[in-house]
Amino acid sequence: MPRKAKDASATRELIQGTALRLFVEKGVTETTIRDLASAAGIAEGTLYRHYVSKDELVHDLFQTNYGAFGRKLRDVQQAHGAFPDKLAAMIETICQFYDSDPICFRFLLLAQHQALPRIDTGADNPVQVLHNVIAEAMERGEITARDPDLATGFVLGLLLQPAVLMVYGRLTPPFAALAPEITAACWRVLNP
Amino acid sequence: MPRKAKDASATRELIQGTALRLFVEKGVTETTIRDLASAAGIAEGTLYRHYVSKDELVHDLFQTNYGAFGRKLRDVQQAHGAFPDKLAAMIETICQFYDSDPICFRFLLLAQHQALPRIDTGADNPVQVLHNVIAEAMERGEITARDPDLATGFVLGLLLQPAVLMVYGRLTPPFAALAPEITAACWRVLNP
DNA sequence: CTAATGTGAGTGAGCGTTCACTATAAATAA
DNA sequence: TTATTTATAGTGAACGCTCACTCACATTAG
Repeated sequence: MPRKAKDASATRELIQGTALRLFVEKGVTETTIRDLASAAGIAEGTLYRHYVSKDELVHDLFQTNYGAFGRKLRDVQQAHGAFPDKLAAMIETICQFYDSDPICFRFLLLAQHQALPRIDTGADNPVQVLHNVIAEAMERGEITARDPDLATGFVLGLLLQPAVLMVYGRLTPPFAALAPEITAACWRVLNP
Repeated sequence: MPRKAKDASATRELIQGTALRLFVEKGVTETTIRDLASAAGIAEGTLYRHYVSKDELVHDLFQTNYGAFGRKLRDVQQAHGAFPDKLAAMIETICQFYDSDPICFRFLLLAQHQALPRIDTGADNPVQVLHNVIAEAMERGEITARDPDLATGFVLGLLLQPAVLMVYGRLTPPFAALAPEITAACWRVLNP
């Protein structure tokens, strides 16, 4: 069984990193295979040794990173017992994710709309994780009972809209500096 | 001065309505001129009697509706004195806009990201109107003083994220039914 | 008649993708 | 060790197709 020649996984990572950057900079549709290949310093055909199509590249990039983030969020949530701790830890994690890898964060933010129909709504979906934590807290009476979807929307909005403002330079990094204020805002909204 | 032959303005409105619908259904880039012409029941060339390019059509559609909505929001805001009244009226207006013309609302929601670099940041920008009202309320001491951009982000998130959930069918229309709850949430976040 | 409006086959640029070929490194043979 | 085979990875010109856009002509209103 032969192993590998000319480090294929390194090339794959190069493609992934370059694609993520260009997709965020110019948009997915607006980024051509030629753009991508020349920015990565590879031939167009090389890309097709690693992905069957541009579509598959986009989908893989989304699925992989969205899933990994969802799993991280699930772990963080499970490491805490009471809802206020869960919420604070999740918000902290999300803010730190933005700071540590803003390109990946922005890609997930913009790709979720076009990719949403193809997303499996499994347990690795970050939005689902947040939804479950909120719904559970309602059942326990830790927060005001209301439509869990609306409550999730509130928390999501309180988090994502400031993130968008940060992307457009209206707020100054690091995003984690806002975590306490965002957490406080969520807490006020969720309680009577 | 000749007036018009074969009602040009009617054709223009037909193009605008059809474009708005298709852009929301399939996305701007994914909607071709052929799609648009055939859906509107006109020839491709006809479109170019009214718009110099697809890009100009998109930009005109955005600018016109974004500006009109901004002006409406400004008027609503000016019709009230105290901040709580202004806020409630603006939220009510936004929710009713969604209910009365969801396609237009959704177009502005999705087009704002790709169109943002070209938007003039004048007084007709709805986000700017909201920002000004919040900043003014802070100066008057009607709400907690903090970064006005962050506060605007909070209110925007509390409004827009539920709108997105409604688009994806996670919340049930009418959106205006949620206005009181959204207003209450904003009020909790903005106050100490 | 004249000018505005509508038409749709035609155009060329640019797109994602392919494929015959080369380059490299591991596996095997000598 | 050295030579040979084999499989994987990389290449870029070429391909078929779709796109936004054009233009010579037809239709209609004033």
